[in-house]
Amino acid sequence: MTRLAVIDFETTGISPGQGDRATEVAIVLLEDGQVVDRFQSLMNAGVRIPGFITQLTGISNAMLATAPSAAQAMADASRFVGPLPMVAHNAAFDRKFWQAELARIGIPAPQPYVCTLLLARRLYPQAPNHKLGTLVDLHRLPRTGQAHRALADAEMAAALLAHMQRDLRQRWNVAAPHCDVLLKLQSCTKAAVAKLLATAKHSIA
DNA sequence: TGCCAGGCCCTCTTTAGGGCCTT
Repeated sequence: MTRLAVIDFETTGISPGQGDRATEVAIVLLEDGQVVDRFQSLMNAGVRIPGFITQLTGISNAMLATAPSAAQAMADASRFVGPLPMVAHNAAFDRKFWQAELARIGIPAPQPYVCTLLLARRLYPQAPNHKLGTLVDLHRLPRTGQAHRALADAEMAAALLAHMQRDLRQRWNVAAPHCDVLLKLQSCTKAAVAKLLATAKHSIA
């Protein structure tokens, strides 16, 4: 079994170090390329949402007024993920909110993070850009729900990851593109990955 | 007072700067 937890946060901004907080979290469990479970929750961290964020995400202060507390939502999310490796598009962003929100309630966040942005830059250098929506459209993957809502974006990231795993098997003959292989690919330089995929189709492990 | 992310990656590079990507 190779289970991964694909996560996406909606937040009040881009930096938890500057006081930004999560407003919604969604997690999709992916097993061998198939979605097997989902978790989604708005969360009330007791902060106001800037107007431009409401315009971007559709999440309003009124919606959060009746939402679970951030502490409750993050505790539930942590239980849902357990020790599974995690995946996100631009993982540095979601990882810092995952760690910051869990640190507030004293829960460790040791999970490794696979980054679909780093992988896409290595596997699809010809893409016009590497935004999540662009990559989903480029590979004709389904858009489910409203963009910039956590569950829709997590589902798209999961679909993108499953597509990349299929491509690694079919185009580059990587027999088992699981977590360890993905982490190795994203930690190599782009040039090293291109050489690896071109010359050593069976040796990535 | 004014400003405030940060890691990755490319290039007119490496004694640096700027675009990308996430909200």
